Amino acid sequence: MKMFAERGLGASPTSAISKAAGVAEGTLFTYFKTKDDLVNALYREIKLDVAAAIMSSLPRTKDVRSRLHHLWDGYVSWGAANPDQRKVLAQLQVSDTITAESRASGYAPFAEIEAMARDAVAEQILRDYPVQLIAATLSALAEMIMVCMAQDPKKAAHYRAWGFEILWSGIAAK
Amino acid sequence: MKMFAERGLGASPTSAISKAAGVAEGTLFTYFKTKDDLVNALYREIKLDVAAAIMSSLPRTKDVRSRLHHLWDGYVSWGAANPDQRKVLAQLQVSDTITAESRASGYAPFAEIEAMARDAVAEQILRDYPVQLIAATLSALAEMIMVCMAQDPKKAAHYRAWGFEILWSGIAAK
DNA sequence: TTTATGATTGAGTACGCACTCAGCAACGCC
DNA sequence: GGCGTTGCTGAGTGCGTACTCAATCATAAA
Repeated sequence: MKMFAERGLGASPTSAISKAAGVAEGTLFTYFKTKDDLVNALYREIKLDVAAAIMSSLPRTKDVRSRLHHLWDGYVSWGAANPDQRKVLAQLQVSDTITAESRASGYAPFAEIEAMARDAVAEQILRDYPVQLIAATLSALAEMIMVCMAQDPKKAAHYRAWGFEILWSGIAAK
Repeated sequence: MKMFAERGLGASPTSAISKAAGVAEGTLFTYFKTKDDLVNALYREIKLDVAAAIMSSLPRTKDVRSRLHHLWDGYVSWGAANPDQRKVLAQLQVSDTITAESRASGYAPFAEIEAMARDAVAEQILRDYPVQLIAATLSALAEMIMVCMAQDPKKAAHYRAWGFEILWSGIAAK
């Protein structure tokens, strides 16, 4: 992960990865059949990490705004606290080495969010948009804010708050 | 560009590019010193194309919302009309083969937007956020909407309108 | 027609990569 | 101490890549 974060996915040969991991190149291939396999495993692990950071302490009984705020802060703070993982995840999201299965299994822990959004739309708390649009807005804005925070860490807390304002006023009803 | 759009940047050897272009591989290297050089040239060309599509007919005398709406529609419609260029641009934005100079020169035509945003903030038409945040919100939402449109072309017009609603209510003052 | 100039060609070259596999070390069991 | 099992090793292999360059061709001036 460190390798991918600082040198990029395409510029990380297996020789460098194994050296950084302190094992021989062959060892790497006893645990992962191919390099793509390793990349997919890393993707799933990071996704699970995000899910754990966000979904575990979700205040399921509070109102929509509070829950969304919790999601937002959880996700964005995770990104600020784990810059390497964030960078790598951003690369992997757009990479075509990630299989459809990996994407599906990486998405699974977040299905609950979609259900939440559906309910909120039905209750006219969120605007009547397709839930995918709402979800996509959330993640697009979150990723944007995370790079802002990484570029100017002093204002990190401001960016986090501003980002949520933009999100909420962008998708809340009325 | 077609090559990069359909096979990806990393999976497009110069042999395939030159063949698709109908010239010998050597010819390619008489016009571009390296492959990176070609990629950077393509990046600048696409950026200029976007700028031409958006900035040329900007209604500079109308109010902020109208101008922003024009920018939004111009950018997003360009993406829908030029899916290959859009895909390639999305890849190049995150690629590390693009030099700092290329990025700077690609950004130049859009400097006017930043000035517009600054004025609008001063007039309290847009919220008091850093202009970079406003600009980043615009492009993050636009790119998000463009992939929505590409996935479900029938609803393209809806997505374009929804996207602007989200943007405007997200950054407009009050 | 001859000749000079410059563009085009594509087989060739050097290199970096993912992946392999014959050997080696460590460990427990008799 | 012998012996089987298991995990680790890293030089080696084959392939795909970016890039080169001597030869060829197209054009137009003399």
